[in-house]
Amino acid sequence: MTIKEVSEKYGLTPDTLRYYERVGIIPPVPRKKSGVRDYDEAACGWVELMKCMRSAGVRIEALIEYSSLFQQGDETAEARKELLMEQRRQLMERMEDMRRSLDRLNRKIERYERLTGKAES
Amino acid sequence: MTIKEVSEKYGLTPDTLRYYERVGIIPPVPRKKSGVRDYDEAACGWVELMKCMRSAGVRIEALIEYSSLFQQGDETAEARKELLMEQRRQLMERMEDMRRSLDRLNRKIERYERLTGKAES
DNA sequence: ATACTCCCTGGAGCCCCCTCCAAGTCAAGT
DNA sequence: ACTTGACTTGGAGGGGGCTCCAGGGAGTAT
Repeated sequence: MTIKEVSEKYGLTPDTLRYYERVGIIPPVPRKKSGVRDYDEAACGWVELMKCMRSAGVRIEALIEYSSLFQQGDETAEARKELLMEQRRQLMERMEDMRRSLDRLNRKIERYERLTGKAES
Repeated sequence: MTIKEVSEKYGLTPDTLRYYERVGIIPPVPRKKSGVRDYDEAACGWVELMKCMRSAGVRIEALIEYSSLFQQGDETAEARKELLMEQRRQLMERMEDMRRSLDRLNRKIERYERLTGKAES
């Protein structure tokens, strides 16, 4: 697959895909003779994973480390697991913040609804 | 209350508090004769609200608009409600992304746990 | 009175994460 | 052979959200 096709498939721009590869959150993508990127399934898998993690707010830095550990082979499995657990912890923390905020928004909106109701009655 | 006390109470730096006021997500804070900020309860309420919203990822721009509508008086109530509802929508969307990401993290971590288990047995 | 500490403002700087661009290469179409 | 167009690289630029000065004012302690 070309970079364009992958970009359409996952909703990331070609620039972003090149950026992700450059910083190393996506391992080097296979190339054609000409040097043009030719994404295979593994590469697409990385793209999808990183899109997912980024959309949840996981830092590039953490993803670089994960990817780099992965490329160092099996003996880094434990370290990767630690990293993932730490990210999970942070993710849950952020979700808790959001839950609080959502509660608050809901209460505020409700108040506005009561006001509007009164104004109409 | 001084800016320092407020900053300690809510865990935001004085710089951030001044920044929030400057961009207008917090309405002008009362001042002493000398020009020094003297946060009253209303001002603290705004700080707390904005801290909550920002920690959930609500954009400064949206908060500026909310605060500005608020300062324009009662006739903007409907517009404020719309704005809050839009923010709630976005918040729920982000939470859904995070839920997906969390599922994925959990599955990945589980896999690592099975690996570790095998290695130990 | 002098030092200390906290505050003020305006503006520059910084970090993160892309996003855009210039200059060049390759493959296909006419 | 030449144009077209999608790809390449390295590097600069940009937006969001703070964060950090420099330069100056006020209130308190010695």
